[in-house]
Amino acid sequence: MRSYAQCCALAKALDVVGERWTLLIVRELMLRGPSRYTDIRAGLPGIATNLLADRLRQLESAGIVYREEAPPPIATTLFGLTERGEQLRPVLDELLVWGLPLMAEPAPDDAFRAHWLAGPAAHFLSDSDPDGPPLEIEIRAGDEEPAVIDAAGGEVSVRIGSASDPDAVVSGRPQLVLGVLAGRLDLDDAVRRGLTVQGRRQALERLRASAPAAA
Amino acid sequence: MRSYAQCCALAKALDVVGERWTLLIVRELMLRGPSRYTDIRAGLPGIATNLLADRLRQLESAGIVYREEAPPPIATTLFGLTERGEQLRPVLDELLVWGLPLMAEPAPDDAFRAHWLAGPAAHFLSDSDPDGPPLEIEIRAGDEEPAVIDAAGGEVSVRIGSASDPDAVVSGRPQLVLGVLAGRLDLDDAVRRGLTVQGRRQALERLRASAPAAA
DNA sequence: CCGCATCCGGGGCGATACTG
DNA sequence: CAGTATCGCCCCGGATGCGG
Repeated sequence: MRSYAQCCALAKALDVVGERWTLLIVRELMLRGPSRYTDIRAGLPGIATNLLADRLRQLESAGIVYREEAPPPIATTLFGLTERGEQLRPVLDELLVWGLPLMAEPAPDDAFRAHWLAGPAAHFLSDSDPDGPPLEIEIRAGDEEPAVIDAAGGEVSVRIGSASDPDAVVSGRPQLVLGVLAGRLDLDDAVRRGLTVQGRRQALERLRASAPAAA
Repeated sequence: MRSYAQCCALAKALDVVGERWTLLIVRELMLRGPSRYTDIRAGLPGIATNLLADRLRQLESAGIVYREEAPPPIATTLFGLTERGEQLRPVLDELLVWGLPLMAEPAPDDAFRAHWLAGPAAHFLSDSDPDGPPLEIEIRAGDEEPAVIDAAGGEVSVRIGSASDPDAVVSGRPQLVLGVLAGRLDLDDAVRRGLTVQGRRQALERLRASAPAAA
C-alpha cells in the first residue's frame, strides 16, 4: 500500500494493515490457527488469488504472518500468525463489536461462513446454565464447512469442525441461524421458515442472547 | 467502497470504515472536535481534496459524521462526529497502540502534526508529580499549528492550540521532540542537536515515559 | 477564502486462465 | 495445492477551476 507518510501511530498501523482484505486475512488466521493457502481462501469468498498471495507476502515481511513448510505427512505450506499478529486481536475485537449492529441488515447475497460466528458469539451469547454438562451444537449454514458452538461453565465459544456427539445440529439459511442465535427470531418461527433442528431443542434454549443491539 | 459482501461483523465494519483515509479523517475529528473542511484537510497532509469531500459524504450517510451549517459569526460548515462516530474511539485506540512500535522508525519525509501526539501521550506519558501545580508545555514541531501538553493530577493530555502562560515551549524537528517525549533521547542531547526549549526545563522532566516499547 | 467539482494519468484491485 | 500471468476497470492522487 502506498504509505500515508505521516509520523502518527495510527497512520503507521494503517500503512501495514489498512489495505483491502488484509484484516480479513488476519481474521481467518485468528479463527483457524495455522492454515493452508486453500483453506484461507475458502474463508475469504470474493478475494482474488493473486491478491491473497500478495497480502500474505506483505504480512510475512511485516512480521505478522509466518510461513512454514510442514514436513510429511502434511507436506504443504502453513500460514500462521506471529506474536505480533496475535496482538491485532484487540483491534479486530473492537472493530467487530462496532460492526455488530450492521449485521442486522445483511444483503441477500452476502456470503456466510459458520465460523464467522465465533466473535459475535463470544460477545452476545452466554450460557444460561453454567453448572450444566458441556454442550455441543453443530451449525451448518451457508457453506459446506460446519462449526461447533461449545458451552461449558458459563463460557460460549465457536470453532471450526464437526461435533462428535452433538446435543443438537442446526442447519438452514444463514439469516435464520443468525436470527435465532441473536435472539431476534423465535425458534418456532425459524423452524416454520425452513430451519432444521436435529437433536434436543432445549440445547438451543440454553444459549441466551445477552447483548442489546446484537445482530 | 466495494462491499466485501460477507455476513460478518468485521467485514461489515470494514465496508464502512475500511477505505483509504477514512479512519484518519475520524482521527482528525476526534482530536479536533467539530471542524471546518479546511482544518480537517490541514491535519491530513497528502489527501486529495475530492477524496476528502467524498469520504465526508460517505461518513455522513453512514451516520458517523454530521454536517452543520454554522450561522454567523462562524458562517461556515462544521463537520463533527455523531455518537456512532465517537464509538469508534476504542477501535482507533487499539490500532494506535498496535502501531506505536512502528513510530520508532519514521521515514525522513514523514509529515508531522503536533496534535497527533495526543493518543501516544495518553499511553506512554505520565505525570511524575501528581500533586504539583497544573503544567502547560507548548509544542511546535513540523507544522504551523502548535499543540499543548497539559499535566495535572497525574493525568497527561494533549490539545490543539497555544498555551497562554506555558511553563515551557519546545520547538524543533519532530524526531527530536518525539525522541525526548518517548524517553528515547536525552534532553541535553536533543538540545545539542537543535531542539529549542524556552522556559523551565524542569517542566519537561516532570513528564515520564512509562511504556516500554514507546516511539 | 471556503468547500468543493472536474479532469486526467497511474496503479491497486477483481476475475479468469493457466502452471509446476 | 499454491500460487503466477494477464487484462480491464475503477479507485486514487495531483492539479486546476469555480461558485458562494
